[in-house]
Order: sequence, then C-alpha cells, then structure tokens
Amino acid sequence: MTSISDETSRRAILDAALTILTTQGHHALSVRRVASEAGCSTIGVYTWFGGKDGLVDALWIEAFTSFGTALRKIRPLTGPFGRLRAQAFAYRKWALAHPAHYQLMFFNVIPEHVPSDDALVAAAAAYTALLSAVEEALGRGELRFTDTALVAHSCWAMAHGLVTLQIANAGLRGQTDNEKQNKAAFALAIDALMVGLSTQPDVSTKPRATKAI
Amino acid sequence: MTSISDETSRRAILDAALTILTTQGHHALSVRRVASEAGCSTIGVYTWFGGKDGLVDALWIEAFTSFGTALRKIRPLTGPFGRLRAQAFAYRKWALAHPAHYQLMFFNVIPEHVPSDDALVAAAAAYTALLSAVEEALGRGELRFTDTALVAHSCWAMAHGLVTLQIANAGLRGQTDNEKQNKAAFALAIDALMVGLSTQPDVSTKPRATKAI
DNA sequence: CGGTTCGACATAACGGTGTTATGGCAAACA
DNA sequence: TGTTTGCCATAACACCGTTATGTCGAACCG
Repeated sequence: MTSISDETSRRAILDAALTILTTQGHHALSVRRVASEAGCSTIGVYTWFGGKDGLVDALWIEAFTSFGTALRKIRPLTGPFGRLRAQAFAYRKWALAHPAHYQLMFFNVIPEHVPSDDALVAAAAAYTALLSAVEEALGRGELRFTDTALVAHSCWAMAHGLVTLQIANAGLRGQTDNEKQNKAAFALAIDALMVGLSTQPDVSTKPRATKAI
Repeated sequence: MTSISDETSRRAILDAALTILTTQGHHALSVRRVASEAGCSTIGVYTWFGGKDGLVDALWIEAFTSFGTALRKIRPLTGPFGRLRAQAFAYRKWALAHPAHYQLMFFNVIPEHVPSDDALVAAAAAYTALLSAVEEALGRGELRFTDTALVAHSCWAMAHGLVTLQIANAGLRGQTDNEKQNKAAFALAIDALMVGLSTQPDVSTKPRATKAI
C-alpha cells in the first residue's frame, strides 16, 4: 500500500544518501547523517529500507541500473569489435563519472553489506549487455574462441582492472590524473586484448610506440 | 630505543591482528578485539602503532612485502613471455592464498585507512618486479610496444581484474569455486593479452575452443 | 459519529566502534 | 635518593547501527 507520499519519503532519504555518497564519500554514509540530511529521524531509514543495509542495497540497485543502461546504449557496429570497444569505453566513462558508485558496487567498501537477490538481478542485467556484444562479435566471426562467457569474462576483467587501478590511484595521492594518458593506456590494453581474442590480429588497431604513462 | 621486549609486544599485537584478519575477516578487525587477542589493553595498539590506521598500515606493508617477494621469485625464461606468464600465475596464486590480505591491499576495505609513504614504497617494490619482467620481454623483442610502463600497467590490470572478480564472486554467494575452470579462464585472458602485446601473435599459446566457465 | 487499529515517526537507550584523558607504576637516570 | 620517562590499564567521550517505548494522526468499522 505505497501511496505517493510514501514514495516521496523514500525518495527523500535515498536522495540524501546519494548526495552524501557523491559529495562526502562512502565513509560519511551513516544512518544518522542520512536522516539528518533528509530531515527526519533515523527511524525513517528503518521504516523505508529496513536499515543501512537496505539503503545501501537500494543505492546499489540504482547504480547498477544506470550502469546497465549506459552499457546497453552502445549500438554502433563499425569495424571489428566496434561494439565491444565502444562498450569498454562506455564502461570506463560511466565508472569515472560515478567513482563513488563504482566503489560501492565493486570495492566492497561497506563491509556489512551483502547484495540482495534483487541487487544481483540488477548486476546480472548489466552483465548481459556485455554478453550480447560478445555474442554479436562471435556471430560475425571475429573471435578465436567459441565460449561467450569466457570471452565476456576476459573483457569485463580487463576493463574492471584498468578502471579499478585508476580510481584507486586517483584516490591515493591526489595525483594529477592525466585523462588523456589514462585513456590512451586504457585503449592500448583493451585493443591488445581484442587483438589477442581476434581471428585477425592486426586489423582492429594500429599501435604505435607510446610515451610513458 | 626499541629493545627486544618492545619488539615482542609489537609482534604480539601484529600477529593477533593477522590471525583475526585471516580467520574472521576484515570486519572483525577492531582495536578492542586485537588487544584482547594479544592479551593487552587497547592502549597497546596506540603505543606501538599509533592507532588502528597504523596497525592496518603495518599489515599492508607486510602483505605487499610478501606479495613482492612472491613475484620476484619468478625467474624461469622458457619460451616467449615465459616470465611474464609465470608471474601472472604467481600473482593469482598469492592473491587466492591470501584473500583477506588482497582485499586489504586493493579493495579499500578499511575506508579510514590511507597508506603511508612507507606503505607506498612497499607497494612500489612489488610493482618493480612486474616492470623488470616486462623490460626483459621487451629486451627479447617480444613486444609490439616500447613503453614498459604502459605494458606493465596492462598486465597488472588484467591480472588484478581477473583475480578481483574471482575473489568478489567467491565472497558473494559461496559458490563452488571450480578452481580448474577459474584457472583456465585466467590463462585464457592472460594469454590473449600476451598475444595482443606480442610481435608474434600465434606463438605463445595454442588456444582451443573452451567449455563454459 | 465514536472507538479502534495501525503505520509512521521521535526520543532515548543499548552495545559496539576508534580514540584519549587520567593516573599508576616500574625502570632509568641524575 | 629524587626525578623523569615510558608503558599500560581504567574509564570516559563521541560516534556508529539498531531497537524498545511511546506518541500522534489517519484510516477503518460498528
């Protein structure tokens, strides 16, 4: 029996959590602060989300949904691996645009949180976007391998590893994050993997000698 | 003025933290529990480590030191990329043998901890092991690229991404972790990257169609 | 309309956390 | 012998997630 006012209460708390997460980071995401930001007592978090865990779970689901749609938007098919490459860059773009969310999703940054079944469904939906791109490449005969899941796993791990290292390093010493060089390094690694997975190793990219990272 | 008894106090606390970390996980790593396990008051953690942050930092340094020596042990040079491949598998082996440490090092699992300068030195030392292997491959003319750092970054990200996904998934649903299939998936991705980075794409591995992951 | 039920919510508390102020106490030193 | 110094336990502080208690208003029903 969720009325409109119910949803606004829920939304207010969720938005408060969202702003705290993006502006102050996950360490500031306490029930008391969220309630204060939302203008209610801590009880609100428990009536609408069942506790901090449920709140984090809701954030997780929203994040994975946004992530999944960002990946699913990629449709161009220009050139071999066109969609896979574009998806990898979309992956990177989304992650760097939402680092707090990305940490929430993949860094296990709130140790007491274990994703619910609904959350796992949302995560799986994002993964299927990647799977379909792999299947497409496989259908076009661009892969040396026939196992979609294995190839998708490799691509996911590559993109995840690259993005993870960048986010972790950026949070470390406040280094000047040279977006251009980082993106070039990302492209190099992704392209190398694509070449390695490809039937036609030297088509998709024309690598040149590059400068130091 | 660190006497022997001083070092034993320090060691006792550090060992207590280590056993708690490995047996109960990072969420159980509280100052009070560590002190209780070590048989002293919470003050001990502060006199010897300056607080929880310093304790975690000490664990981090020990972990990266162990990790670095594991990587540096890899010496065989059989075949192209022999050392790089062996190092990747050593990377994986160490990470899966010390999942709690790996999470501590890379998952940002204790949010309030920021690595000290000493800790960053230890981490950099582990990275140089990888760099030297890349330089060796480069010296043997096995790479299409001339930038050591870029290639090392790619390799690191690939291994890190693969291991990270496995550890995160293992912690998720208590799935039966089919070590054999996981290792095969790891090998496939690493080999594909090596091929993509190689001057002679079809030499290092002979991939076949593989079963589902 | 009056009584009852029920859900949202605030207050205040409980047990836990990291941290620290206070003070005791033994060893080293002048 | 008197003083200083450093290790350490006790107890407290502020914060955390969570919950028991009770209030209040709306909805429901006779």
